[in-house]
Amino acid sequence: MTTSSPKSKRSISLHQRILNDLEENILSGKWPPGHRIPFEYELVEQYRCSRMTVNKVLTQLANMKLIERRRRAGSFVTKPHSSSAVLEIADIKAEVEELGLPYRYEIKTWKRQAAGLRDRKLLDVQGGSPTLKVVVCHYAGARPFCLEERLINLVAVPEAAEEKFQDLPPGSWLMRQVPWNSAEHRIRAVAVPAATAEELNIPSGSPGLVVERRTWSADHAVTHVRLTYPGDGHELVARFSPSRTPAAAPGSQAA
Amino acid sequence: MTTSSPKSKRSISLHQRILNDLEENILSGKWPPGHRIPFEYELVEQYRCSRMTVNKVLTQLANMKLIERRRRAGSFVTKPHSSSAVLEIADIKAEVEELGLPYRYEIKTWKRQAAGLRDRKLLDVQGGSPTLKVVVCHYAGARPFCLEERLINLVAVPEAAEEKFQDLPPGSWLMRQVPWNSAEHRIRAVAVPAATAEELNIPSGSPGLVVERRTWSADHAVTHVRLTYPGDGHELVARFSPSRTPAAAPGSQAA
DNA sequence: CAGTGGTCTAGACCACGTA
DNA sequence: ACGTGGTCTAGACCACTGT
Repeated sequence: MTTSSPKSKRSISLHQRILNDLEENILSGKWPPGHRIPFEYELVEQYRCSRMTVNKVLTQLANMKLIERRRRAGSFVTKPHSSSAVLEIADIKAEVEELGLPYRYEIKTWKRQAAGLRDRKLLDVQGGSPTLKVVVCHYAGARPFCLEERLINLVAVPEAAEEKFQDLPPGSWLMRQVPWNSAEHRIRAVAVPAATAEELNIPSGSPGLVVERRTWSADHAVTHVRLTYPGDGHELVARFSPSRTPAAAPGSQAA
Repeated sequence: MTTSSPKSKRSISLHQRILNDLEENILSGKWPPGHRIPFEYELVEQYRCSRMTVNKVLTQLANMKLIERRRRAGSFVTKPHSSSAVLEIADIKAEVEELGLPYRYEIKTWKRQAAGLRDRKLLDVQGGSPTLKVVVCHYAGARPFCLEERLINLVAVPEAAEEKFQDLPPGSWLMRQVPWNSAEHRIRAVAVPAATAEELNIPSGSPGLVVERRTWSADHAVTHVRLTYPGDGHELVARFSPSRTPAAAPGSQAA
């Protein structure tokens, strides 16, 4: 066996090793943006493997947008990525329970109505379309945690017409019911209006964090929801790390 | 020629075709969460290709977390993903100019100082470490758009010690200088404190959107920044769409 | 223990873009 | 026009796991 142990580094695939090596060179800055990384055939020599193997790795790096591949020219480290971050949209119940507080919600309003002018903009439906409007207050212990004002498109989700959301809040219920595939979030700070402030039991006009979310399934709008969190009490957290795309790594215990 | 055109569907690779097919089955709900998708060998038959080809596709789908693969059992459609969204962290200048307003910034404070107690928490550095504190006000036309309070770790970025940020605001300058690879954002609503309110030319105590960002390169903190946007005037937008992971598509002209 | 996925090979042809 | 990446093949062995 001339090959002392080219492939079995034990428990880590050749894939992963090459990927890690290249990733490190890029992220450490050793290979700055614009740098041409070795050609496939060079890596094949270096790692003593077949071209398919390095190709797979380079393809994956290109998918991660860490490199850019150009025929005849080679593969190049891309410029620092357009900043973006992954924002985790937690389930409200989970969010509350993570604080160690008991979770509870209360349906404040439940009303079927034809889509009005305002609804049309929110839901992107024809006027007069049947909708369901629900207002829910979520509590963390005794204190209001978040007020949810939701509009559901009954054309897209006819099953919701009779649903009273007694066992599951509308958000969770919808998530089970409809495999939504697209969403848009808008986040801003507002002075909480009087009506909302009363539900949340905070002074009118105090700052609130508003998250508005529109959700589509296939190509029709499913629901629009406005979540109002009282002032400083709530934080959204988003993380960004181009390095770790832990997706592929099965055995990695994610440093 | 029984096979009318096995590989060249013209301009679209077999990869892509299989990927698209499977993706559609999953996202349309035809294959609901938990459904077992065809075995590799079945797809090999169906598409008349080698196993490597379908394996590549399935591996990619697994990386996208659309399916979960289990030996001996098969591959299964995953449950609707823990909701998350991609938050675009725009460059402030770009953000302002997108509003059609002229952009301008002003350095309000520029101060080198040893890291104090508070700084240690923000930057994750030793006490007494040299830091640079900068306060910048960004304007959209005549109106203040955003107040930036930034702390830079001069150990990580010694070049910043003499930088006066006359040509480039600190954020943009740092992005060019340091290939940061990890960041954490915290977003919340606050009642803007008096000092900040004065700079922003808004009433003290009015609502503001605060984005705090900590940035790391390799394993040391680079900078901490707190961006305060006056009340209702600003929105963060985040989008989520599991379907399109345009990464792989070579011909895509990247919207 | 049988069958699935995980990985890898050593070739091959083609398309494209840069030199 | 040449050399790079893009794609694909027809095998192979192994590890894991569910029946």
